[in-house]
Amino acid sequence: MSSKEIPKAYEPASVEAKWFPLWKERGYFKGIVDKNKKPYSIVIPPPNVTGILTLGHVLNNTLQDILIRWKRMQGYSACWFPGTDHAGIATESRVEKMLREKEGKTRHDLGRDTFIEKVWTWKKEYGGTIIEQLKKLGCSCDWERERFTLDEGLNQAVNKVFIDLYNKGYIYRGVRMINWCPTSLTALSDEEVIYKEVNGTFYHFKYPLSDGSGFLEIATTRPETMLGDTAVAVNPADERYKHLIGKTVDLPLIGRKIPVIADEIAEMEFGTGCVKITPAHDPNDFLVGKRHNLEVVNIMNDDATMNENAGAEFCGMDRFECRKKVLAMMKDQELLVKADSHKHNVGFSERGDVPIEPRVSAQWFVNMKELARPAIEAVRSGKIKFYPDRWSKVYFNWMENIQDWCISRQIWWGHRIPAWHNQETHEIYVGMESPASGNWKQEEDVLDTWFSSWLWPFSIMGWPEQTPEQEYFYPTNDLVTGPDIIFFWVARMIMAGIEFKGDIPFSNVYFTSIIRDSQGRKLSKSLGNSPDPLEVIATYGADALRFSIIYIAPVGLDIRYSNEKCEIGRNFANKIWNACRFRQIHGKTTSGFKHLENVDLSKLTADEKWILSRLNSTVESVSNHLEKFSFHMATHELYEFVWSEFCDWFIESSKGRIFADGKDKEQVLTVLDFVLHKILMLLHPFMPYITEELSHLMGFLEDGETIMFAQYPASFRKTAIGQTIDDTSTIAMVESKFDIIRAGRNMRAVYNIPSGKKVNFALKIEDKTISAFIRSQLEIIKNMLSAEKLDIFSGGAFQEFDGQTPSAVLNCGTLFLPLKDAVDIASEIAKLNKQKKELEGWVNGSRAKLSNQKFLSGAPQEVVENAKEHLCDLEGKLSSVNEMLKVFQP
RNA sequence: GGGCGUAUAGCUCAGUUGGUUAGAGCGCUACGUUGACAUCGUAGAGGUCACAGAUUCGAGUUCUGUUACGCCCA
Repeated sequence: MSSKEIPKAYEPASVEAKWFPLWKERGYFKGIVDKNKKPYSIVIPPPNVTGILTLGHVLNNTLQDILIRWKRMQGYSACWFPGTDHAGIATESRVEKMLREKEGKTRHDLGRDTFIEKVWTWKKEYGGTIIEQLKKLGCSCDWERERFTLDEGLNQAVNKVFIDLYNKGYIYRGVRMINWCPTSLTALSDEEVIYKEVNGTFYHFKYPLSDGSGFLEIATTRPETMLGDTAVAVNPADERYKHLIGKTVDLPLIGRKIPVIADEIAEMEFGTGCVKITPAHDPNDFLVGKRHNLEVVNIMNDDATMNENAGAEFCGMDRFECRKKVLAMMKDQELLVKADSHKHNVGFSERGDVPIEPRVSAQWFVNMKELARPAIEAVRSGKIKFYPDRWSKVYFNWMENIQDWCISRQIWWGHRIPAWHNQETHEIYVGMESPASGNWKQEEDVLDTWFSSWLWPFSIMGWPEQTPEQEYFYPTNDLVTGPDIIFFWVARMIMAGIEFKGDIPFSNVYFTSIIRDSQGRKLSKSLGNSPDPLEVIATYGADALRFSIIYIAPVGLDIRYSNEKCEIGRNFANKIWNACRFRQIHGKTTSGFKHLENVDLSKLTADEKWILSRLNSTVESVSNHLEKFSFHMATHELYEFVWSEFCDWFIESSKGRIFADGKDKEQVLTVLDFVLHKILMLLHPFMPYITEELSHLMGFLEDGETIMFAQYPASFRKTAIGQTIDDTSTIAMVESKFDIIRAGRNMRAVYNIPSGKKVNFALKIEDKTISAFIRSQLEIIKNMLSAEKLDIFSGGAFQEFDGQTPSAVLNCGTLFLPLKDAVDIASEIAKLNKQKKELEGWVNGSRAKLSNQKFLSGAPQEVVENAKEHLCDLEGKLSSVNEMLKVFQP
């Protein structure tokens, strides 16, 4: 085994640049159909092809990579399926914008085919960005399987699904109220509408009754829509207006006579109790219009300018300009009663970020009710589990009230709907090809991007063709995604999987946290608070970013991120680096370190037993956390174990034996190698680069080997080592030793003793076993305390130190630091008195508890025993404190 | 309006089915470059667990209510 010299600080850039291409070239990422192994698979939530890497992607994909690398090391045939999403509206508007700016043209100037070609060209040039960025992060996807939601195979899947659902009667074309984006000029689904609270105005208008008997007062937040009013509604139970039902009012500015109708939609307590009804421009009014057979007057064009139905003086105006003019005119005619400020929610277009215009139009819909039924059951029965579980409530709530899905979009970049309109008979035919005879023209609309994404878990494996991948890898195991797309994507994938594959698409869904800045604001381009992950990687390293972001991700809560937090990961990487460096300085890799076979286990020292026991606990606990998707907890366990237990305590306490040559040294180095090797493997899924690099530098792996396929550490409780370290009393005594060292260091600090200066300590221990053990550890303790001498005694012999001396009372005994003339008697007494008072408080509390019959009978035996032991400890400590007080105050 | 969530140290968060003296990281203070690491070490200060009730031998933890903040849906 060869090991090379290790530089003083970890330099991530060159290490990352070296390993990723090697891993890829050697085919380590490949997901192989291997019947001798168990399959494990994940599909990536396809990022938008227009996108660049954000911290959200970093978190999401790091988690997936952890799972994939972990399972791969556990011996599964693991496959992570990557790809991108064609993001219909976003991509189309991106390319249109470029066209407008560079050539001053619109897509209509180019025509459909030429425009689509342009988009493909654009996609080829820029579409690979995010994929390359994911590689920088170290993602071990099977990159040869990369797919795109608009490629040929996906198109077949989409067409098949559309045609099947149409034939089943689930897909239909209907004229309904939909959400229209006046900027993108397309329909949107309900999910693509974002409600925002805005400060609007509630305008009260007077509508004159046709018979001249007075006015009705209505209130509205959208005055311009009055031009399309076709009724005024009052509540049928409202005594104030009962007599007006059936009469008409003259619609101001237009002059149309419109009826006063009775409908529950009018709330008696809200506003004046009268509601204007505009069936063409409000979803609720549309329903009222249907109930009462009202005329539907559409007063707007596609782009939300007014049309001729709005009247000649408004025709061509923008909707908001029109609003101003309507108000002015109503005011002139003394029909504006008042204008109250009013907070209300307005739906905005997700892409265009302009208010949605509700609009009646002919679109394609999917009736989701039947599809939802088994998908609800899959989660309710526990076949699919959500982490955190509370998201299942959100899921049920949406699924149980599911609405029809508007899937048609009036854009060009997307899967064109496989439907054909007969130009003469206006019949509709749905199929791959138009019927042979007749004048048929293909539907112009394309499908919602999510209509291809919902098939992702199996279309990515070649469906509708039968493929070995599907046999082997479907259903996938876990899905990692953000809760913001639980409806858009997760719910729909579950429905699609069950409907088209006859099986759920995945068993577990882990919902990630949302990343915010350090002030808790959402990351956004406009705020400029959105760090570029590639810059972060350049500064801190990919491993540091990966580790840090998971380390700071609270369970089920938003993450507060700032670049400085990556110092956690960077420093941790450097710590591991230097632990290895330290180990390497002291000699070649030991032989047989992998299974400790060169160590006579009966000769293991107490410290070695202790660190092996801590290691085993860490191994078990990391596994448990990963099984439950508690990534955050897993990183904390590892951090604590490596930094504090391994480096601060084990390495430090081993230094004496390492500096001294001989058999002892060989043994401790073997244990060090064993633990380090396990640490690197445990950390590999989290920090892939540094762990691979160090495994080779340390000689734990041969040149042709990789840590990617090393066996992930499993509990060794049941092995020979496990039995050797199953020695709780020794391990407890090691902890006592560390307590003594901590207390001694504290006294040194309190008395301002320079760290280099050797001093004498004395230790009083009554328990013979502990006393013997501490005697055996003298050298280590002296080393770690920088002590010249440590006397150990029992009984009342402490008078030997001229009586008065600083002390620390511990569970196992009392530590003294005899200082001639340096003791401030008053402060020492004060300290002891403070301690005495505290101890007395606890002792009293503890005694009260133990003399409470209800506690003794009510609490479990174990708790009572613990309480008794605890009281015993407290009393022991209290009497030590009292004894010492007597010395100071005879 | 309906639903979900959160409130613990200056900041960001842990805290298992109720059971010793409520923890960590960062920040802060003091000391320290002893032969892995200043991207470091040692030690220390810092908390009425949002508020009010209830259950219990025992509540940060369970229940009810209140307040504040956040998110989702309508």
